[in-house]
Amino acid sequence: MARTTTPAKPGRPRVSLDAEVFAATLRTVHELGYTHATVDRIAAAAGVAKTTIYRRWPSKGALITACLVDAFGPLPVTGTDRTADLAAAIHFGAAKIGEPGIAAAFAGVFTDAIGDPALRQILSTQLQDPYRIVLQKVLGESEQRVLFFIDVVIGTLLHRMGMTGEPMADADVDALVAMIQRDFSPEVA
Amino acid sequence: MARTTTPAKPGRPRVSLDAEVFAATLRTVHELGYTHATVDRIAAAAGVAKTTIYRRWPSKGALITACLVDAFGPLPVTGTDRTADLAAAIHFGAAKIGEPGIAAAFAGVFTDAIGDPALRQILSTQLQDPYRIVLQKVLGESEQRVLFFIDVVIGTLLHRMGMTGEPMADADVDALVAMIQRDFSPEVA
DNA sequence: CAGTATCGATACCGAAAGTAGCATAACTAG
DNA sequence: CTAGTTATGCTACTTTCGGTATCGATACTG
Repeated sequence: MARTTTPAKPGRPRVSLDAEVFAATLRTVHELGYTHATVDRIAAAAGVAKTTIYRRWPSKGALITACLVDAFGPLPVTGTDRTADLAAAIHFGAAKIGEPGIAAAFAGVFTDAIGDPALRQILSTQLQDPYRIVLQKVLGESEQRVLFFIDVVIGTLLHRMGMTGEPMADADVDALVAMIQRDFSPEVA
Repeated sequence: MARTTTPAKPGRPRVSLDAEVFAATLRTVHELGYTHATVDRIAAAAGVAKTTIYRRWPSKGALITACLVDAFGPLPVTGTDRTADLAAAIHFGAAKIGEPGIAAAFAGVFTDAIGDPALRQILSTQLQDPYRIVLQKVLGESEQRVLFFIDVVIGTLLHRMGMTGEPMADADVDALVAMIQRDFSPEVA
């Protein structure tokens, strides 16, 4: 009965350090970029030992991915208004990618994933799939169509961030919403 | 008169190694990914010394960018048929990003650029600007609008490649073309 | 108190970006 | 043919970073 709350295992308990470590990760990546945000620096910023980081996450890429999953959080959709949910999902993505460190972390783990199938698997299942599933349900679209939607929204926002170093301006986000609204509306023909 | 062909300077001439080095770069990046494609390996694959690489390009990122500029080449547009040119530009991007090594190289230099303003400058001016200028002329659109177009096309294609490790399927490229054709057509209202 | 598992700290390994130095090859000018 | 100049190949080196091993200290259970 109490199994879920108190397994009562021996040894020193492993307290949650996710909040400190994730905050330190985003702060460090934001200041130094993905390449120069070393695990040493992240650990120091979080006030923990580097070895503690590696006891909890198997690699730098896995740490960053977990950090992204935590930072994005649940999609704010209602399920009642398809048009509003479509816009909400895009604005949600734009806001998150505009937060300090998120885009740099995303692009970095992305690059590592191209040469590392295991990391790509983590990225795809842990970060993309939850949103894909929710969006398929809320938008009533096929898996292929939702994956296309995610490619367009996230890809566009990341490309802008990478090329300019700044988040996409509101006017362009609105243009993105308008374009996708047209494309994902039921055909009138 | 002959200044352009024969400056007749003393010393050992610097023959062009671009072809060999660029080919070796794409081959190596394709096989090992951006991170594991070391300059040592690229130099070995090209049959030159690593120091020769660094005498011609200031950093790994600059080498990759130059390689991308060379690989993409000129945009195949006619300037006479706006709709056809729009589709041609997208298919051109999709084909290039699908070529072995291109996507990995692109994503890698992208990541480095986020934490390196100098590299971002190189990427923006040497790779993006030429296409932006041609597209502004051919499509008759504003700079802002063309930059948005590039963000959507390249961002979408790169995101798909990064998430799946495979180029975007033709059906999805066609969907991308259709969506953008609608968005960039003159309003009927 | 005994047993167990975590933490911090230090040291360490291997790989990779980038640099320095030098002998040598290739070319020009006399 | 010789002297001067520049590029190349090669080796060695420095620095940085991802990741691992080890060990004493700490925090919990029974």
